[in-house]
Amino acid sequence: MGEKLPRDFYDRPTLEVAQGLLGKRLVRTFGRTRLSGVIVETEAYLGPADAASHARFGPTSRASPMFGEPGHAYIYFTYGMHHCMNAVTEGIGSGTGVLIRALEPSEGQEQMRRNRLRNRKAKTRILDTDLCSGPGKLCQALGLDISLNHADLSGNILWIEAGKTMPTDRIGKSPRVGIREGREHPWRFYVADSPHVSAHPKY
DNA sequence: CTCTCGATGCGCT
DNA sequence: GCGCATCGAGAGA
Repeated sequence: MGEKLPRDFYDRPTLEVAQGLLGKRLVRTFGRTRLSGVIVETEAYLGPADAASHARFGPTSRASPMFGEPGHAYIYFTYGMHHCMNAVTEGIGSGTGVLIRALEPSEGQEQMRRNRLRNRKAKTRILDTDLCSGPGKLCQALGLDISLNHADLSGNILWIEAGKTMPTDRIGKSPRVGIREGREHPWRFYVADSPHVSAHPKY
């Protein structure tokens, strides 16, 4: 297994971190087992000046983790039923972070399937490529919820391990998904040939 | 495959 | 009260 990424990794410009996280492994301890997957899709959120970011209103109670120390999780609840996870980047006060949008599952797939099936009507088997192919899906699969908001990514519950550095020519770029403002910025990054990225985008 | 739409809780101008 | 950094069901082609 790879080493946990050091805090220095996160304390860099957010667009670099967002691309640098592609190929790294997100790990969550779930009881005695590890649930993990390789990050294949991310989005950068660049702070108070970014009209699409939760940080646009400043350090409110919801967005405050992004204004804290880099290398922590910012996990929020949205649409009345979904969670999304970010890694906080840059220095204290920056308000920046990287949304983790999709994983290629690598450990604990059966537990992930059970976690995903909980709130699903049709209990048909979920394809490997659909297990973590979206920010809400991966949080459900890994059991990430508001109780892990602000978790230190150098702790023993949730972290990201070193892995590949994705070559630039395999990184696709597009506008971010599901936002109104800021669509002019190509701040979504994904592994171009991965079948595990989220379905939505037709960029 | 495509598109549309409902679910459902809450942060916030 | 509005609008979500979403998902999946259902309908149609």
